[in-house]
Amino acid sequence: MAADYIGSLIADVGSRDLFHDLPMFHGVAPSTIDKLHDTGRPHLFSKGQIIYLQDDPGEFYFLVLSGWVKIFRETLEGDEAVIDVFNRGHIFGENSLFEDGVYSASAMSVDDTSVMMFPTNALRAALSNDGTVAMGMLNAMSDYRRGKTREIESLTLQSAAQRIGCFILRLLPALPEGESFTLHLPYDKSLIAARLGMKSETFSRALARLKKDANLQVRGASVTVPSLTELSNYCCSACSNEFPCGDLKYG
Amino acid sequence: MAADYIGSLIADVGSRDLFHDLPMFHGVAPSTIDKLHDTGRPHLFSKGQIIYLQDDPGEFYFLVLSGWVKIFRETLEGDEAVIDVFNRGHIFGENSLFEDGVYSASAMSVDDTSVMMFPTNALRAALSNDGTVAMGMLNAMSDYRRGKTREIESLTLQSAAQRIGCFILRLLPALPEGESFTLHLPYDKSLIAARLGMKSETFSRALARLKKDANLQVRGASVTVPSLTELSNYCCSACSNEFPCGDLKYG
DNA sequence: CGACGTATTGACTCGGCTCAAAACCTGTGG
DNA sequence: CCACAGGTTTTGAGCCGAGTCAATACGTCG
Repeated sequence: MAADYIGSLIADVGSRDLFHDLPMFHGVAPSTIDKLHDTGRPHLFSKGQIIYLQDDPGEFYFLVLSGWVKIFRETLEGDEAVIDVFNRGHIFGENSLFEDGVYSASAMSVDDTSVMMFPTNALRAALSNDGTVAMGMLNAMSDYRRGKTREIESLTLQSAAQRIGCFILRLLPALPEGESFTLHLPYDKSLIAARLGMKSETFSRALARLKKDANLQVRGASVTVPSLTELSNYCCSACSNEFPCGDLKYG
Repeated sequence: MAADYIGSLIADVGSRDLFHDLPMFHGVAPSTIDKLHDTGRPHLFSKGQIIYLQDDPGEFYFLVLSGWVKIFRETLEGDEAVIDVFNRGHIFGENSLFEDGVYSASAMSVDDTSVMMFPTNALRAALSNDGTVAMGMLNAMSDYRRGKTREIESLTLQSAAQRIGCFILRLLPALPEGESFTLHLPYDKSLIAARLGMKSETFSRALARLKKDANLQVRGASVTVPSLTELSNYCCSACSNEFPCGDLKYG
């Protein structure tokens, strides 16, 4: 199909490098990584397409090259919980390997998105042949696990405004003290809201509160943080991580 | 010390069997497991003792033989988030292996508790020598990860009463339809409340609501579920797992 | 310019938290 | 056996944060 053709032209730009840089391949021989990369093929998803559904057999895992993908779960009543939001350089779907071979959540592109898709089987084989792959995956999964633990904590302990503050803090680069910084929110506010476990109305109001209480400046999707200290004071008092908590980024 | 002596007498009852049955050792050669088990020694913690603190170097991991241990994180303001509560047959602390060698949360005995403690180093060595160990840990961590994902979902999507209902459902054995069942809450209500991310007052009121809305009978710590269907209808509508969701127990 | 999707605002409700007091256990010592 | 002390759980009253529903504003793309 046309999308696939275009995909093959533009999608795999830098794919190999991204693949090599994946945390889960840290410590794995480049030749092994290359072989795995060769099992992949590019694919395009247009905005709003379902990539896979919860409980589908996990035949592929995906590397995002451009665009955004949300990982979510849906209840009988139609509410959804957004588990992750991934962009360029992140993989998803690989954990179906361990979950009885099915995806434990659904994936949808929230923007026109190009990915590389890899058969899970090849990864499964590499996993049993090469101990470094297993170690890499263990480390990666452990990081992920720690991130989720932190999220549970913030859901129970932090207010909506504080969660947004943390989200913003993690988007910031390392900064010299006293420096102000302007950033662009990475995706729709309504999606950020869902990612942080709140409604968009609440997000909107909580952001307004951050303006007052932590001196944030907001215009549209661009946010200026005049004082990093002030923001982290506001957020991190209700968190068990001392400030530069950004070792694991929110997706 | 006396505690250690008593520990050596009574604590390691069945320890070897429990150790062999750990999910993370599924698929590992019995001889390997035995060798790892031999690195351990018993230890007693009295109620309320700190076993380790967040950010301590992760020198040991622990197998619970009796009693209860809570894993938690604390904020600057003194609030705490309870991450896990473990009893006989569960291990904890092993993931410090992957988290820069430090514990990512604190552990405290919430009852007089006997454990076996094992040096992390031995496990680290086994991990790099034996691929099946790595695979076992991957599977175990993946299960854990899935459980945490579900918890995030319930924190955002379910009411307090529904979360309690799910907690109870997971304590139930597989039951023939229409059977009623009485169980004993495994630990203090206030701890269950914390584990589920709510205050004990809220827990108390939410349990009262479950009595009305799902026909639960509660007397002290014993809970009778007359109709499993009724309870799961009440809880699972706000959850993306269809009912027998208990494949991963709440700790 | 108009139209559509996204974001904000307003008014209201409700669930869960806070603080404080009462009730309930459980174990201890008289 | 009773009284009492300590902890845990429950109940009550009031508050506040977040959700709901509906209306309005904003942005951007045709």
